Amino acid sequence: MGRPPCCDKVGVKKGPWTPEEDLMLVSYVQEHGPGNWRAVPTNTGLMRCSKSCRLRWTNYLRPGIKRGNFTDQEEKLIVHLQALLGNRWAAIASYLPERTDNDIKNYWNTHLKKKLKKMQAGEGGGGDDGVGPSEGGGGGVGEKRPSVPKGQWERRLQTDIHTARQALRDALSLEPSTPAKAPPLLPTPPGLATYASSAENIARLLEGWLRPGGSGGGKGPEVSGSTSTTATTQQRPQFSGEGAASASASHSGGAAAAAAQTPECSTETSKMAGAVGDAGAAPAFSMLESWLLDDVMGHGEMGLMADVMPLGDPSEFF
DNA sequence: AACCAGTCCAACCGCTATTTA
DNA sequence: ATAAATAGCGGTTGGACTGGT
Repeated sequence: MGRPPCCDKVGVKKGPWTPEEDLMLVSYVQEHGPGNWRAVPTNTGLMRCSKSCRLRWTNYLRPGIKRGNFTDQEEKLIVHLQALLGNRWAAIASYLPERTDNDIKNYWNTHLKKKLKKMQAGEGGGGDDGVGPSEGGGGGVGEKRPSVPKGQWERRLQTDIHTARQALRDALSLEPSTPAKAPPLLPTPPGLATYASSAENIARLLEGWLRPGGSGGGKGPEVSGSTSTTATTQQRPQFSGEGAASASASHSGGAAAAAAQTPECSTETSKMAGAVGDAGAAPAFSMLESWLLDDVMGHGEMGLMADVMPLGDPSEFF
């Protein structure tokens, strides 16, 4: 019955990761791809539980993560998506492939919440700090819906897609008052994103991995035999720019995770994920742009994510 | 220069959904 | 069909860092 235990809790190390540990983890992932986290501690000798390894990888070591300095675009996008989705950080993160849900969550809690609170106070409106729906029970599209089982909200999102689209359009159009100053949608060169680790050796290691055809590169997709969901959601294989058109490639867990929850949209989302992984982190914004542009151009009837990211051929987008 | 308060972020905790034997 | 384990998510916390006094 069941599976073998993941990790016995005795002797499990906690607290900050050391560069050596990072290196071990990165080496392992480089060789085996992300996924099958259960095997990581045993295979690497890390005294960490699998969960901790997974977290460390997804939030910190995974290539393509951009850290710090949220752009105005990102900020606005987060605000709108938060209003739309509530505190579904993973889902929000799926629109910002370079950011982790943890990062976004932190940023929201430390910056945006206050910022919006201030703004609302300034407007004299409000009362409820109700930036986000989940903030104070304020109404709104993204209201926290305790009664809605996980997985259904995506469907709701689909039905509300026009609202979403409007919100995103607003988010992206708020900016350009100063085109000269306005940051590019994604200033960071794809595939060359800042690696999270401070340890140079890890960065070097990753470089090797990122290089197309680099040793161990492209291992990602085959990741162990572990479950489809996990395997695919966690991988970000071959994500260097010119990389590889791995259809199974995916970006951060968020979108794919969401996709996994709703079979009917999973294909589309994973397609999108594939496209994203395909060209590095940058494309997400491009796709959003395309999406919005598309709407403007009069294809506004496409309601669902399928239409949002019709990625039969990702190259169409870039 | 030393202390204090505030801020930020990495990591942990607890829960739920999903998967597997 | 069921129980147990894993993966993933969101909330929270603790320690490091920074700025002000």
